[in-house]
Amino acid sequence: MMTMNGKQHFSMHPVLHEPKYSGLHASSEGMRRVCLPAPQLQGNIFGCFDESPLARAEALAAADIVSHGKSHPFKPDVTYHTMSSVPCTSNSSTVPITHPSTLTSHHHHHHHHLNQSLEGDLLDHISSSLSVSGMGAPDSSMMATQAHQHHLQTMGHLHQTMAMGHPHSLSVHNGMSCVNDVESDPRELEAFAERFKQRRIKLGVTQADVGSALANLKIPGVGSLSQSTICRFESLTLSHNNMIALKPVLQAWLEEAEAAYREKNSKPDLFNGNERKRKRTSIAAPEKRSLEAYFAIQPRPSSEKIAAIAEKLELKKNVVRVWFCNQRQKQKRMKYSAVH
DNA sequence: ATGCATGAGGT
DNA sequence: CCTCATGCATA
Repeated sequence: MMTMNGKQHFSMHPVLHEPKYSGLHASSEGMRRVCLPAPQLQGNIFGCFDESPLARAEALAAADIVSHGKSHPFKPDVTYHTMSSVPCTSNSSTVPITHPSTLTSHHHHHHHHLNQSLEGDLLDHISSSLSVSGMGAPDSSMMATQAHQHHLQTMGHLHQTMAMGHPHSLSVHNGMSCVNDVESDPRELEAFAERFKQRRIKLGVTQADVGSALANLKIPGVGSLSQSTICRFESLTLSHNNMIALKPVLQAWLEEAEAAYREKNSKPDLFNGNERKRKRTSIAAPEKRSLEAYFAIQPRPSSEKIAAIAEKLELKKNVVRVWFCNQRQKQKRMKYSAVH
């Protein structure tokens, strides 16, 4: 029996892929479910009298970085930062992105945040080259390879051209017959989210309601969304791209809702039999602190390290891997990190 | 409101 | 294996 039970909503990825789900994709995941029935002791990896796990990790880390004197491993934020390029002179032929695949050229955020050389493992002992930038010049470019994400697979239509500080500028709009929405700078986005929430409440609609109601809008490629997503939108805890992609949709809903106003949607619940419940793993505080400490040092541990960390913390490797993924994602999410 | 998870699409 | 968008289960 398939391990995945949840009926995947009826897709709604506004994407370019049609709903061609065969019904099941062999997800050989298999392992997930609970764990740690009783997180009590178990050998301290370091066998010492307890030191806070955080301290342990730091100690380990320290062992590796001391030589650089670089300093504190804590710097958990990589401000997202949109825009930065694009000199005021908005040139005409911009906005070429017509297809969903290659846009998002705004990822120029330079994160000069630190030495990745100190990655020296806390578990093995690889030689960490110390190429540190010495003083801390905030702009020693370094390698920073792989920092190119581009694509936004799922949301096709969200060109986001930063509108800089003022909306009054430019708007040259050279002959593009296409409609290019997007004039959302973090500022306006924030405002919209706020307004949205208030008006939603005024309408007496819950986040979950909004989510399912979206499907009724019949906007091509847009299906329902969960309460979680609506919540995250309102609290700006989504990625910038995601926020921009969702804004038009939610805005459309809001307008409809206020116009039609008192309309009970018609699908409180879907038809579904009974399916297994997914169990959420819960990582205990001590372990979580350790993970955070590791993360501060090396946000992208190799598979081997993940395995080692997992073993030490007595967690499943996959749990640890996912934890890191989620951590990275959080780091990038919008919220007041970008420039305003 | 959030933590952990899944899956599609890319490398 | 990663990133991203999302969601179920929970605190």
